[in-house]
Amino acid sequence: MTRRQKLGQETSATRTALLDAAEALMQEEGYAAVTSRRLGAKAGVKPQLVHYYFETMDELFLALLRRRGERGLAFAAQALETDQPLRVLWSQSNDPRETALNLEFMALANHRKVIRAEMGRFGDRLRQIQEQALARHFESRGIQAQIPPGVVTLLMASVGLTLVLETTVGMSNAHAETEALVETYLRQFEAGGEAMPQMPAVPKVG
Amino acid sequence: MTRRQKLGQETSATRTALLDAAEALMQEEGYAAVTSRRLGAKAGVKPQLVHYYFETMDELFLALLRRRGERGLAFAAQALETDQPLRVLWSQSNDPRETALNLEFMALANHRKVIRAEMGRFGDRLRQIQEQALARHFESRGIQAQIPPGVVTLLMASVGLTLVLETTVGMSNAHAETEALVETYLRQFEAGGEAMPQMPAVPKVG
DNA sequence: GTCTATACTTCGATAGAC
DNA sequence: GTCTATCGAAGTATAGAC
Repeated sequence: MTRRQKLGQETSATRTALLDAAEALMQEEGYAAVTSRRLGAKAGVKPQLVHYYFETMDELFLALLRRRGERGLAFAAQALETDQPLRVLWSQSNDPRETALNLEFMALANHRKVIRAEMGRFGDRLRQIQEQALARHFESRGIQAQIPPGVVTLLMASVGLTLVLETTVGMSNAHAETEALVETYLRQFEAGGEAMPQMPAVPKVG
Repeated sequence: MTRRQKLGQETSATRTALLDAAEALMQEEGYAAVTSRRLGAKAGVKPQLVHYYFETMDELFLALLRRRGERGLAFAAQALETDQPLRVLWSQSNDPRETALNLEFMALANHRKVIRAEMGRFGDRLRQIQEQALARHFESRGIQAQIPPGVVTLLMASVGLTLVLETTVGMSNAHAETEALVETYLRQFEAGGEAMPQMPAVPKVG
């Protein structure tokens, strides 16, 4: 190993600029567009600098994932300090930009072990934050939830993700009715009573 | 335009081999790994042949998407000719390999207009097939569904997708309870009565 | 109609200058 | 500690041989 031991400092402005450029490129054109050359051009520095601050491209993706992850967790924790945690959960699962970036990282995770592991760790931490916020809410109001907080958060995230993904490709079938269904849940929940005790009234079929 | 008008025939064995190789590569290493050189190596032909059969790499992705799409629609239509369409829906939304490939195409769709449009068309057709199968089932049994078939199919797909994605990155929190919840729904549904009339009993919290 | 020789662009990475 | 000159490999695409 004749490799240099110490790379650029985390406080370096250049390093930050490269991570910013990577995030933008990834969102606009996908992870495959994140190359040292395009990154350098976008950040206004020489492409070789990428390899000074990050040993490999995978290291860069990992650093970006960690930065995004920590920020996201902090933001979620702060936003969930509310008396309507379910609504916060729902609105956070409906962000197209975040979803697009998460999708890129999921695709990366499918094929790179280190990214997969890091994604799992952040996912677990986020889910835990969400679940605990919901559990606190239940407890403080004496709600006897019929569906465990963890399942509620998973369902919210699921439906939000699917609606965003489908909308992206121009699909809209059953979206309005699904959103109405969720909205009814949220209202019931906010009314303070039981957490989703039963299916709400919804347009019937047949 | 001095470009040749006619490319390789659809019946060409080489063309099929290239599409097969592309599908395998995409699943194993992601869309970014689908390059003319690697494709040629995998299919056992010269890389330049890729550009004989497909004008650009985007054309190749599009051709693969269409092949997969048509096959998928035919398979879904056939599988949904059952007296348990909901269970078929559920099991189809739980295929990790299909999910991984769909994720790759979704990531591609996020950044390429033609792929996005084609994804939307296939998605709409699939959803329609699923919804109609469910609607037929409701009607033939005189079920008054409280949730419209389109919403049911969307929910099934959502939860299935999320469980697969999370499992991929090693997350498992609330999975067992969510699966139990879905299973209870399916049982109720298969029992022939009402379609998901209310939330089933589930482990309580607090 | 099918395939190959070849052009030229962009890639990640490193050795070495400042 | 920070950055640049440069390399060999890999990328898409086309002109032209069979």
